[in-house]
Amino acid sequence: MAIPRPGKPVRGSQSGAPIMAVFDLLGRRWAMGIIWNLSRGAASFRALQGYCETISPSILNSRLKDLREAGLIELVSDGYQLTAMGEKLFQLLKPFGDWAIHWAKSVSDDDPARWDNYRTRKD
Amino acid sequence: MAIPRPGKPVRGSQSGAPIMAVFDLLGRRWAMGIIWNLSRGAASFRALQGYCETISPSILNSRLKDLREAGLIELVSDGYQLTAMGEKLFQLLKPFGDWAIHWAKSVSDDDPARWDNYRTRKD
DNA sequence: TTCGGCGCTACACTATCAGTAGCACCAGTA
DNA sequence: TACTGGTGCTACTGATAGTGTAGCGCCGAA
Repeated sequence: MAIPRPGKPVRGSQSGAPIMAVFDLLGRRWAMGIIWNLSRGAASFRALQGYCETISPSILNSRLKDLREAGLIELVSDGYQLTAMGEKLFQLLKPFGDWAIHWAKSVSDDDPARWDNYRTRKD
Repeated sequence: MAIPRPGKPVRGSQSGAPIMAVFDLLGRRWAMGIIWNLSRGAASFRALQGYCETISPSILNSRLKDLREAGLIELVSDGYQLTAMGEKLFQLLKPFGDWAIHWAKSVSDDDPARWDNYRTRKD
């Protein structure tokens, strides 16, 4: 348990605090975006690729594996969907939607060019 | 605005949706952990290094820069602290603490070894 | 039996992060 | 005046994670 497994890259919470483990899991690229998109209901691999626009299939696959192993999503007949635990997580994620809008406005009011840091292509 | 700046790696939300921009920002390693730790009050650079245990100073510095540019933290006399916007974000992050405990329990009840994915050293 | 869409993999390239050393700066102190 | 120890931060190397693209094997429809 305390020993890094050979052949597996060491990437995990090291403090042992669950919250840090969660931040590590959700801090992987696209992880929160996938959960967000699955909240509309089950989605196929290709559909998720469409929602996440620029995600590469290899990373999508690896992220889906992470989230499945974490018990947040599951494979069903019509693709992937949130588990009960994943659904609860989404409920926590939901308020970020409104906050994001206020935040985006505050950033672009303050210095429109800085918004480039977060959207660098399209629009 | 739509053009990737030369010399700067392209990493940003590409859909233009604020929520995806937020997920991109918070999806960078240690970003949420830093905000979480700053919720106890202002902290110095070295203190944050201590809280985040294994973070390297170069990444800490770069993450602090990201968060400062995003208006979530600010530099004050006794180190870094959350801005009003950052404090609001923390309020959204807070419930994750309880959820994380339930989640950690469900993962380790189900298959204790799998918990290794999230904590690979120490404990 | 071809065709197209699907989930997914392989691989080369690039970006991000870890780990470590150490610099410039400042306060205390002797 | 130097000296010492602590601080914020930078510079580098090498490792890991993510991108972009091509394409495999499978399956259902025509």
